[in-house]
Amino acid sequence: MVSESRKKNRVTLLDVARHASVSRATASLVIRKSPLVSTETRAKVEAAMQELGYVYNMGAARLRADKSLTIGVVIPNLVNPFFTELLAGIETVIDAAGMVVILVNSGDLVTRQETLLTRMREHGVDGIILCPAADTKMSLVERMAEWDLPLVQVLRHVTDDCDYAGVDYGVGMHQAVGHLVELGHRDIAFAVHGPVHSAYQERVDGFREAMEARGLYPNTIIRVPNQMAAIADSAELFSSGPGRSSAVVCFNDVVALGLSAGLYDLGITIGRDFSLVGFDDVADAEAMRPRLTSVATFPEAIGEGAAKLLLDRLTQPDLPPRKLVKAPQLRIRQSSARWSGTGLGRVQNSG
Amino acid sequence: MVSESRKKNRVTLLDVARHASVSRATASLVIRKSPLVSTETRAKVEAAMQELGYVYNMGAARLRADKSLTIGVVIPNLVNPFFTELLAGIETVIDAAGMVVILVNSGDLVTRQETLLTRMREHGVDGIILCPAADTKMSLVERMAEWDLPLVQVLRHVTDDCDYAGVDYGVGMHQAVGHLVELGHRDIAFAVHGPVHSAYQERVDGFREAMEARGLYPNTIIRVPNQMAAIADSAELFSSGPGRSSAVVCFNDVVALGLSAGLYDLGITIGRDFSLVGFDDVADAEAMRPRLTSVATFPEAIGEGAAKLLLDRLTQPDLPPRKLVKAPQLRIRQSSARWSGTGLGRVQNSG
DNA sequence: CTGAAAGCGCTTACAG
DNA sequence: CTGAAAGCGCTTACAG
Repeated sequence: MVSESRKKNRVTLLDVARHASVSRATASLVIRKSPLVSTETRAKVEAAMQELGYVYNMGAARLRADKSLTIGVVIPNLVNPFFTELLAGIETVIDAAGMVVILVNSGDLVTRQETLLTRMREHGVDGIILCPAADTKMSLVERMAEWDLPLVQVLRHVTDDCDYAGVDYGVGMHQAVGHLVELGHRDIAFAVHGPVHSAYQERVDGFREAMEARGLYPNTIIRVPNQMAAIADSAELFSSGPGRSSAVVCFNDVVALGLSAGLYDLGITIGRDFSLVGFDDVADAEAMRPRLTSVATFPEAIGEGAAKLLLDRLTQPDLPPRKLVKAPQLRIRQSSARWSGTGLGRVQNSG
Repeated sequence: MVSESRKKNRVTLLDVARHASVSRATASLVIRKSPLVSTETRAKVEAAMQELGYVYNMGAARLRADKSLTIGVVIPNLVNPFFTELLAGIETVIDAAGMVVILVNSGDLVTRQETLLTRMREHGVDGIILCPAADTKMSLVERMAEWDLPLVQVLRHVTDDCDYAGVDYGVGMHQAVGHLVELGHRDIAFAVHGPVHSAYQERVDGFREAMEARGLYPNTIIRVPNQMAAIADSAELFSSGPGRSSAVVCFNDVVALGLSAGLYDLGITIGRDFSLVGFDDVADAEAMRPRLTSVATFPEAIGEGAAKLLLDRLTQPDLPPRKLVKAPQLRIRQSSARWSGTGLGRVQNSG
């Protein structure tokens, strides 16, 4: 058995202490870099650790000290590049703090989320960064508070009584709509998809408000499928019919990519016949042709912010709940163009 | 202090045992679902756990039993969608086994990788899935063996004396080159980028062999930058000059996306004037226009395979080293077309 | 099937 | 600055 052999030749702090002719307590102080130890003693102990091949046993330390240098990250979806960048930001900050992240994927399912949160608790994480699955109840967060488990919500929120790092979607929608209106568009649609949660609601509300503020009809909100290929197939919803639009704001860049492909298949030239504005500004926005105009939401920075909120709360549990709501920034590229005033000249492309 | 309050009202197994009027050992058996406990006793204990709000302390169990139900995953890069899909596969299998993954990002730096591996060891992970950073020495893996830390290499390998889950890049290159040759291409370039490691080498060797096997010149291997925008700018390397190619095989889909954009900017129509074959077949391949012909490498399946190898090794440490080398599959779409025999008709697009 | 005891490897007061 | 002792919450033999 691996565990047996590993246990057999495990060298403990006591071994190190004996080898250095000091007490175990002293050796422990050396490890934790306490200033109470003389340079000489420290050197002796460190030499002993080296010679014996000592490995710090964080599990034992955790049991005694009740901290694990471990934080849990619960994300609803791993394959969306947006979440990946978020994760990268979290990982950077947590890692720099000498801690480690346990990552789990809720699949946007509250029941799975429940299981996973319990699991993290049993694993003794010091805190949790949660992007709540759709339909997460406020009570979930309250329960975590009862558990004394520090929590920060990221990207989505279900309560104000808990730290939150996210995006000001309303501002982003104003930027997107404002840009298109300046270009002369008036019939602007909003292409949405995915589960409904606070970020979804805020984008929809933001779009409506932005349209109303400009005296435009705010209800051309159209749901598209979730899979890339299916989104492409739904492009016709925007380019035909009576209330045809000349521009569409997309829920995120995944939708924008899909619609871009679909409009191409319909023979519609984006950035000339039709305007498209994405949301999030993931790496692909710059790589598309025509390049995608998109509202940058800086997921990596948000991840960093969330991690910092959590680190702060770990040291100062009694801080009032804080919000870090980042203002997005419009990146104007090629997919949005001045309203041509003409109809959509359509030529069927090889779909 | 959070930890104090958490400690204060922590209910332990002993509390549960008392409340259920059994011994601590019996309560422990119930938790671990031992069949040695009568249904009646089990129900009594479970009721007690429920009433008291007992939370299993995995840290304590780990200390005693020397297993942590935790595995470490070391990845060189989080933002490449390829690695994200790999991670998703790993997470699925590990999660289904009731375990949890600790994720770290080496940034493809051996020194950081070293630090992180030590950290995971201190955290007491049961095993590690490692995609070795470029320039990782074989000795690293040997050292892990001395640590008695079960390891599986994924995607890249530095030794045969250790489990490995990856891709048969050679076969993939034969598929890509073969496909282009069938379409009549003879001047085929290979666009590479990124750090050099086993997977890099295997792709390069695979390309060379595939070309040589068909009597073609195998050395048009061109390095492009790593950033998407810079890749696009380098497209001219392939489309001009004396040894001009009519088709290019890409190191991965990131390169393919970049070149696709760059060729567009040069006014070259892919799938007509020029053929492009990607590698990996990430989600974007299907979303591009023209759709990208690509060699699918199934990163999610590889992640699952790697996790299963590790799980097996945990239970059977004495198994000989195993290899899981998955055959890729060519997905023919629109970016590859019959050789036109004409030059590249070029019209400058709005770059 | 159950109970009493020892121990996993560390940290934490508490004396000195 | 150092040492001896207790304890974190569990699991593991070992008797019964």
